[in-house]
Amino acid sequence: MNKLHAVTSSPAAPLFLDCPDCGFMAWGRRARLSARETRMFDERIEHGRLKKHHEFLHRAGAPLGTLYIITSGFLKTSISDNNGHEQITGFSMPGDVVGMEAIATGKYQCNTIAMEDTSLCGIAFAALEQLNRDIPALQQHFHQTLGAEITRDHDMMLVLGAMRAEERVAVFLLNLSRRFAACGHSATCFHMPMNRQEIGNYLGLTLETVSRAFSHLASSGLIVVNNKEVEIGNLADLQQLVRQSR
Amino acid sequence: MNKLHAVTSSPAAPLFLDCPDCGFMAWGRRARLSARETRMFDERIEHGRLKKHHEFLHRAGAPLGTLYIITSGFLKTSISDNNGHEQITGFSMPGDVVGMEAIATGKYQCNTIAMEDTSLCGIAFAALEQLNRDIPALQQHFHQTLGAEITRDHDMMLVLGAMRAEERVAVFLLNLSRRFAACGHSATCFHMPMNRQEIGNYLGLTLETVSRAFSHLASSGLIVVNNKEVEIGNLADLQQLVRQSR
DNA sequence: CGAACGATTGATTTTCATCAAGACCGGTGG
DNA sequence: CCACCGGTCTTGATGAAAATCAATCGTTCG
Repeated sequence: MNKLHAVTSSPAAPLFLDCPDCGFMAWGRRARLSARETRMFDERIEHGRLKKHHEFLHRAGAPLGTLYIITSGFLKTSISDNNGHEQITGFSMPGDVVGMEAIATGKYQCNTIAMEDTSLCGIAFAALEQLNRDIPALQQHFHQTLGAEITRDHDMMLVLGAMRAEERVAVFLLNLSRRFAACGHSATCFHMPMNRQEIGNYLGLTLETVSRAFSHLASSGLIVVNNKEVEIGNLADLQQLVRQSR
Repeated sequence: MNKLHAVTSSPAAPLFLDCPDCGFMAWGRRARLSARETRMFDERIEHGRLKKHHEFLHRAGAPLGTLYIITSGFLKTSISDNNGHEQITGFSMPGDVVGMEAIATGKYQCNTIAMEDTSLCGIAFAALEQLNRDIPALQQHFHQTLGAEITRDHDMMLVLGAMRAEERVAVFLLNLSRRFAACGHSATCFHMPMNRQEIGNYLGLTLETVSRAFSHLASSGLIVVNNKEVEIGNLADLQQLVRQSR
């Protein structure tokens, strides 16, 4: 781990800590395990996987071996239909678990690519299943994580099925904002690692429409945009825009 | 169970069988459990829940108690945004497990309503979690079922984000076709329990656009439609239409 | 039968995609 | 240093797809 992390780690270091900001350790913490269970879980974590910008974490069709959680960096995940059209199904950022869609068949359905240099921690899926059997609290937490993915996808169906362009972009920004805040960054001022093309693909829009939506939100005074840097003037106003439109 | 089932049940009746077409028993079969495990699982199934047309199976916000599987009938599941707009996230038919999106928070995120008289079997989620710990094969099967839901939602994101109206309707028909076939009905000739409004809502279209898409597919000779009755002339042709358009 | 609802079809408007041109930005090399 | 180049972003003009508005036709059900 020769990478500087923006988030500072606790000075009281737990056992087995060779990864100062380990995402899976933090994930395990949230499961409220006992000290012994925590040790069992932490022992199985593989730390320090690194993916450089543009590298694949996995490709569709590859067998599921390890679930990953992001420590730092950004990933995009996409599926492709039979003729090669790609649809981005999600962007992943620090704290997100990656690869759950492979559980159904044991093979990844998606391509997952690093959008910048990204560090990850992993846990073998078979080991996690074993731990889930031995540690009910972990099992529940894992089910919650799976369920959260389903909830997120349903929310996205609402965005794609019922919202117009500007609302979609607003929801996208609010979503990024919430997640940046959750991992210790500013909720109102951040850097988007994806380009307009990728945002448009994700939201079911063209890149031009995304650009226009940004411009219009900016001219309405709701945001300030400069390429990939965004500042949200007022979160409530942006939420209001999504709300009132229907 | 005072309802006639279209699917005929096996004459060799297993133990505990007070539900001739029990969906959960069939689901458990697919997990390839031992005889003893099968018994443990089947014992926990609650048979014979009935919901009449238009009745709620559950509402958003209610606590998750029981996961259900459909024996006969049809359900629709929808979420609503903060101003009351409803988005249908799925239609459920015999063999489908219902309620998985509640696992994340312990509360249902969705409203689920019977689209016709529907019979279900249930299993308490807490009991299923316990069984998953004791029976690895069941745990795997459950994870697969959860993962399949995620895969399905991602596929739907591709439909909503990248396809035009007629393609969406074609995908919808092909999807119904496959699932009807999977539960023993005709793949090419079936009754759709949902109306145009509901199809449109699900596909991110207006009811008029759905109606026009049906009419156009019919005039192209690909299908025959009469209200809710559909006949697909040739599955491959319909698939071709989806494929070539991009 | 008539009212109510769903489906279809047509006319018009809106939204977004497409096509096209120019601006901006960072990097490279003369 | 500055000109040039490739890529991304923005902005404008135009066209296509779907939404909206509206009328009609069938069915079903009191």
